[in-house]
Amino acid sequence: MNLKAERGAATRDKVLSIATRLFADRGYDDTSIETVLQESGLSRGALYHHYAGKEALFEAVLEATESAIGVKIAQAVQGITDPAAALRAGVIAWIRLAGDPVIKRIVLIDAPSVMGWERWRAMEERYSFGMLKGALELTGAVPPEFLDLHAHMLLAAVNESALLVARGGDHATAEAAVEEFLHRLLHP
Amino acid sequence: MNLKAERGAATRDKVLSIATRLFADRGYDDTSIETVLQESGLSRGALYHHYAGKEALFEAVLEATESAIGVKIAQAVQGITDPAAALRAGVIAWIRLAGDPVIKRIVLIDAPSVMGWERWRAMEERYSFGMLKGALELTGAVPPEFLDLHAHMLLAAVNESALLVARGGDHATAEAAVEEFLHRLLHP
DNA sequence: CCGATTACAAACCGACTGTCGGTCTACGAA
DNA sequence: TTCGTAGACCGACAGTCGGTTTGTAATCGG
Repeated sequence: MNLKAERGAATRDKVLSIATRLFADRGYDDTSIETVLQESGLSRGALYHHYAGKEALFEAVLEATESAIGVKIAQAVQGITDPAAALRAGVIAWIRLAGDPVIKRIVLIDAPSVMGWERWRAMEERYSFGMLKGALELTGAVPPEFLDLHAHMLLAAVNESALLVARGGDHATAEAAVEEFLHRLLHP
Repeated sequence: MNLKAERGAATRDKVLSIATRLFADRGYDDTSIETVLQESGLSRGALYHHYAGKEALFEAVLEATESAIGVKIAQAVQGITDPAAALRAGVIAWIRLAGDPVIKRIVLIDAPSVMGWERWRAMEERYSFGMLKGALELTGAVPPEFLDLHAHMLLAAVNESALLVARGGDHATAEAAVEEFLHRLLHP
């Protein structure tokens, strides 16, 4: 089990990167499997052998994207010991990442409606949300009974400002606004 | 021009209410025009005479829903003179409304991906977001340069907690968490 | 060396969206 | 009253898309 497995993995990677680009450019609905087939030179049978369907393909794309995001944010907070500072650094890093159209369209706009909100949330829990909640807990600024909810609300707020920046808003102002927002939440 | 216009308006209303139910129950993707046709007893030609297509139909449903929300929130804050209290009342009212599956699915989950985030935002501006921003401004608690961004972030945060409640979270805890969140933002 | 498994191919199916020519009827002007 | 027009509505049809099924060649494990 080597040559075959490698070939399969290579095919999956290829399809994944093409699908990522298409989903980001046109959105889920306006991306047809047909187009993925044409651009990859693959046959229907091959694609459906590797991915159960269009939704499964999207989910794989999302998973890969979220994973990449997690790595980059971990890098951004690496070495910062003060919890509040780490939280701030992570949030700013996330905003900058979310400026990427790929992340904007796939993770923030299409994912909830394609995967269903429940499953999207479950995935977020394993990535950005999980990190943010942990960081927020370390600051000790939020009462335990509100930790989960406030973490959700904070992430949603940060995501929103990331979307605004991606839409063409001013980077610097947005980051200042987010820092102010965060400061108010942490220092009541 | 009376009988004809009335008949047309009645047909549009009928289609609209059926489409609203279907979109809320199954989501945009899994709702077929065919089903709307069957349930309304209308022909394809008739439907496409009134609505340019599936997206246009969804947009009409969304517009009607947002409008209804606006009315209810206005009722909830009616008579409250203190800006901070009015803001709090409006936010709590919105959370309770968003518990409605129709609003949850159509307004919060499907709308951004179906209409595109830009056009969805433009519509929100005319309804819930516009109201919240106005209320937030009246409190005077937010620096003018951050008003727009903080209003967005706050709305996103509130929407998120509404979604959590709709998913089955605890109503009372969520509302308490939101009040605490709001309090921290307004009293730095 | 051989059966089993895997990667891939291609024809095909059912469902769906949107179009198009046409019918009917209310309406207003001649 | 008559008649042309415009709006409401109809239904067949084309094109596309997601997914299935059947078939083939190559590789793997024993």
